[in-house]
Amino acid sequence: MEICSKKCINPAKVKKTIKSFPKQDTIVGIAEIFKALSDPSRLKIVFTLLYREHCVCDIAVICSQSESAISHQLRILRVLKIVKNRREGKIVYYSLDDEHVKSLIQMSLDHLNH
Amino acid sequence: MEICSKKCINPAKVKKTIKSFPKQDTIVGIAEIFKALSDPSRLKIVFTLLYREHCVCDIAVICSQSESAISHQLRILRVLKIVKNRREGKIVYYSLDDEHVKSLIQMSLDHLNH
DNA sequence: TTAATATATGAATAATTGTTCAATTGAAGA
DNA sequence: TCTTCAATTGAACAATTATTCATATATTAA
Repeated sequence: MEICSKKCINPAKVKKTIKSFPKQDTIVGIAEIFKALSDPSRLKIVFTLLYREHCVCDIAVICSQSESAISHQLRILRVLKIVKNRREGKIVYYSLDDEHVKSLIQMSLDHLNH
Repeated sequence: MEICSKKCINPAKVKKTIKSFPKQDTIVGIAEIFKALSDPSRLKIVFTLLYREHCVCDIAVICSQSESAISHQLRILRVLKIVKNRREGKIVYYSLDDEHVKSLIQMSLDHLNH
């Protein structure tokens, strides 16, 4: 990241900010996490798993969506390590992958109550 | 939210989870905050404002985007109270609206480093 | 092996969203 | 008042994304 040729009103401040900038990969990575949580139906799944694990079938019931739709969404959450799963016979149980997600939700609730 | 007519494998657990469920408005509200932070170009703006305020023009330079694009994105962030602005003559300075956003970013960084 | 059940996946459609371009607003100086 | 500059806005296009439907796995029981 370097200062481009466009006009710039306060070069000193701009330089300072650019210096503290994270890598593009980091920004994209964080954006992906937020994107995963940005869809109401996916966020509903996360809320569903906030306190206990559930099987796909029950998640579908709780979220009033088809099992197929839920399964698609769970895959996205799984790839981003937001949820994990374990198989018990025919049934697959999903749960949150770590405590960070809970904290993120809590933080955003705080923000929402301005 | 009530248990629908579909099959349900563990009714007791499902009932418990549904009981602790937030209002739909809350879920949608939180999803909106995450959505605002889910776009790399918008997240870049937030990183730009993480430690100090900047004018629109300089944000455009730092983020290598047109002022128009930045302005559109800033409006979204402003509506969600993620950033605020103040005018000084012709120049408008933007900054983060509160500390929650910083915490959210920090949390997501933690999550990213699995 | 066959049937039944719980999930997962692929392809297609419908809806949402970011960026661009052109035009407009608001403030300061000549 | 006219011009200039910083920022905003609206409309349109291009790209992304969620859901649906049909089909495919994987596991268990008969």
